[in-house]
Amino acid sequence: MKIGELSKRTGVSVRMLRHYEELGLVRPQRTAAGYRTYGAGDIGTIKRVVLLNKAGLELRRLRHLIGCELGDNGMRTQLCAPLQSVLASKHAELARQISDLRKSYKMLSRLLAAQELSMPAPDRR
Amino acid sequence: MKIGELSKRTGVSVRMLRHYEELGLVRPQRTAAGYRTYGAGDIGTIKRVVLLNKAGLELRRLRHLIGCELGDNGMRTQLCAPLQSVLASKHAELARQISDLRKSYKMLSRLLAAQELSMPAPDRR
DNA sequence: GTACGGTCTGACATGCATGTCAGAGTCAAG
DNA sequence: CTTGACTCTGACATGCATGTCAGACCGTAC
Repeated sequence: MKIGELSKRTGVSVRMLRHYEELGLVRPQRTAAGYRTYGAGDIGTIKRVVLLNKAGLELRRLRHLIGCELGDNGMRTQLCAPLQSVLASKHAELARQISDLRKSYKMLSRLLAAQELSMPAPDRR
Repeated sequence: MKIGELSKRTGVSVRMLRHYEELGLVRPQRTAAGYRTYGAGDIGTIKRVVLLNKAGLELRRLRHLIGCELGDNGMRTQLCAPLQSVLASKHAELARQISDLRKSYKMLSRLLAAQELSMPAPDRR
């Protein structure tokens, strides 16, 4: 598929898909005319990239995980040692992050609940 | 307390504490000489700011929540309507975000577990 | 008073993810 | 052919959180 379609299917902008390639996160083939051609597997790759990126892993770092090292099956093994430690600390950080987000979530929940209570009237048609 | 101390107590850089003030998130008093003077309550305020910011709320937006509107007790009520809707959508987004992070967390867990298995030997002194 | 550490303001700089625009080529449908 | 939608590259721009540096002041300890 071409880049536009992949963009629609993944929800990632064309701009970013090109950027991902620039960073080595995907390796689309090229048509004679130079158009990028993606395989079905790339959809999954892109989604993993987005997920891990949201988790706070910089795109640059993902390069060593996704694409070459992470196979289509999901994950291949053997990462270099420094990367492993980065991952390990990220993993720990993630746990903290999740608990932080939970706190924020609760804070917002309380705040919003308070709003409802103190609303003059729902007034929503 | 002065800014340096608050920085140590909250883990937020002096630079950022000043920035927070710039954005109206804290209102330290000033000594005759112009030094910022923070109260004990500001520690909590700063921590809430950090938490909500980590949750993806921009500092600018927090201005309407923290400081004036969020009392020392944790939260005061009555936010303006547009802000409420921002918050509500952020709240929903947060739920999604948390579940995403869980996925990432699991992905990393699996990856790291695989590493251990395929390690030549722990070799850790 | 001298010095040293903390502070002040203001500006410049950086990293990262993203958007947008321009100029040129591609391609399928009519 | 011609047109319109899509793509390509490359550059410029933005938003946000942050860092760093300079030049000047404040204050306490000696």
